[in-house]
Amino acid sequence: MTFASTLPLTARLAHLTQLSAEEIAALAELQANPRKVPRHREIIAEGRTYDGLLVLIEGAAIRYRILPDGRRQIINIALPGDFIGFPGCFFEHALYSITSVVECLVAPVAFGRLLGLFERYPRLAATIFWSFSCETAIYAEHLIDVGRRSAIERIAHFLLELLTRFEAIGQAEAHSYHLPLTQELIGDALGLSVQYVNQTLRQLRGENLIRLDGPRVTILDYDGLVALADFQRSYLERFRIAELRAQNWSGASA
Amino acid sequence: MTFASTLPLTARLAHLTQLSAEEIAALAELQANPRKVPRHREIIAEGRTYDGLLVLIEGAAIRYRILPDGRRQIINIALPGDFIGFPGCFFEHALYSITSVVECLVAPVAFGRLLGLFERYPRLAATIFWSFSCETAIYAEHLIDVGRRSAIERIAHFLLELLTRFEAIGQAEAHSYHLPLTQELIGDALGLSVQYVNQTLRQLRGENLIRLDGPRVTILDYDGLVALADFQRSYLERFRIAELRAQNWSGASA
DNA sequence: CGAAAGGTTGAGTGCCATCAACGGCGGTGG
DNA sequence: CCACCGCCGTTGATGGCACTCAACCTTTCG
Repeated sequence: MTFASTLPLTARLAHLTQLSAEEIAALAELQANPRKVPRHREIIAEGRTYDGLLVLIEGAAIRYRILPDGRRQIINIALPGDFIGFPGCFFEHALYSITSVVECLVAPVAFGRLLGLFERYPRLAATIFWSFSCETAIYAEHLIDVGRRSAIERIAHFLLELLTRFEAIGQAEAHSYHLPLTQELIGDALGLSVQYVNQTLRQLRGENLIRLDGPRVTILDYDGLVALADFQRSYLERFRIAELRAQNWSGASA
Repeated sequence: MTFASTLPLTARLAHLTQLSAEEIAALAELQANPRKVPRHREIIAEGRTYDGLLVLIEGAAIRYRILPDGRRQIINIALPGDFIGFPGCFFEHALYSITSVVECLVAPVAFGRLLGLFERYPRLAATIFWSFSCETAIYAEHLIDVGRRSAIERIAHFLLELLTRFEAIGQAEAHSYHLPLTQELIGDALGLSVQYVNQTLRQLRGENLIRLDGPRVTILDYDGLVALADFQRSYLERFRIAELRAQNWSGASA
């Protein structure tokens, strides 16, 4: 299939800490049996019993909830290298749906195999644990977006978050990346209407902060956007700290 | 100190699954050395290295972020029986503050002891794992609140969530509980202004859905409030499912 | 070639924030 | 013991940010 080193999960974890060749191979083997999911398809079928989770290898997926009157809130957006279905994978069927936004490649990972991996490679376990911590920070920022930021701040922050996440998996170049989301999806993620998303994107474009070429987003004025959004670069700084602590954690667990 | 059976963490986990006397004792011993925290005090001091987390035994605490211009968003509210500082306890110092709302009782738990507990009582590990899953659902609902619900729906949902959480630790009677939050805190949690929180609470009162006697909240029309807020009772239904699965999970990890 | 999906634009409106007060109450120090 | 003060709740007037409604255009795809 794909080469071990280009797997997004591997790239993301390698961002957190140095990985040995053996660990990289183990991660690749974990994702050895991917399957395709067409776009706009429920990835986690409801009612099924879940004996594991999924790793998203290619594409994008959303977890969301639709209210009785049709309003939709997107809880989070899964990008390549993200786990899908953790930690609420057991009983969320009825509550939240997980759907592919575009055609996806996903690899099922049984709990048993994951735990086996953790036993053999405790440092990997620690690193994955930290990657969940980073994800929690993304949730928190998302909440601040929707709760206390204006529309333009929200969108600015959102675009910067995506840039950072694409950088972490090596899918961004020069402050530019391919955005797999429609404006309607952006609106449903940020609690805004489609029309206002459009107007606000135009405003960001008009102030020469960003450029949009179809689905391609380019951050023209990174510092300006960071200031506007009050964006904390610590997404990245965190990575360094994680590296320092990795041995402590695995030491404690041994 | 307090009796093992009245510890809120124990009560909450006992809600999830049947606990043996031995497990209850182990949980009590884990929280054996609590310390007091005065109100309005940072619970997790910044810059310290974190070798563990805390269990909140009494009181209430908030995790929040203040934006440069003073706007505040509360990320979550910790009630008795909740863990504080998970999972982002390592590097969040600069980003989010955790502060006591009232005088609190907290018990520090070193990672080493926690992992030791998990080794001896794998069923406890599974249960605590599930309790984190429930917490994730609370975050998701919180996001839906601020993203897509109107002010009155938000507050209705918020009051129902708190009722459910207080019930889970045995600190609610007959749809009534002691709310340790000011209206300003409610506003900062839900992304609303103090004045509008006040007005909306008045509206809920006017429609005979709730009653407020000082800090005491009473849900007068539970079904009406549930319908208004589109509240999913599955917070509780989840607990049952968790029970069914507990043995599978611990089986897989053994 | 028609239809559906996505993007764009403008007019009107309403929810909720902001500004500005006032009242009650507990604490606290003179 | 009382006056003062700060915290919290309450209430009303005004205004703006973002939603709703209603189009139209472009591109894609069957």
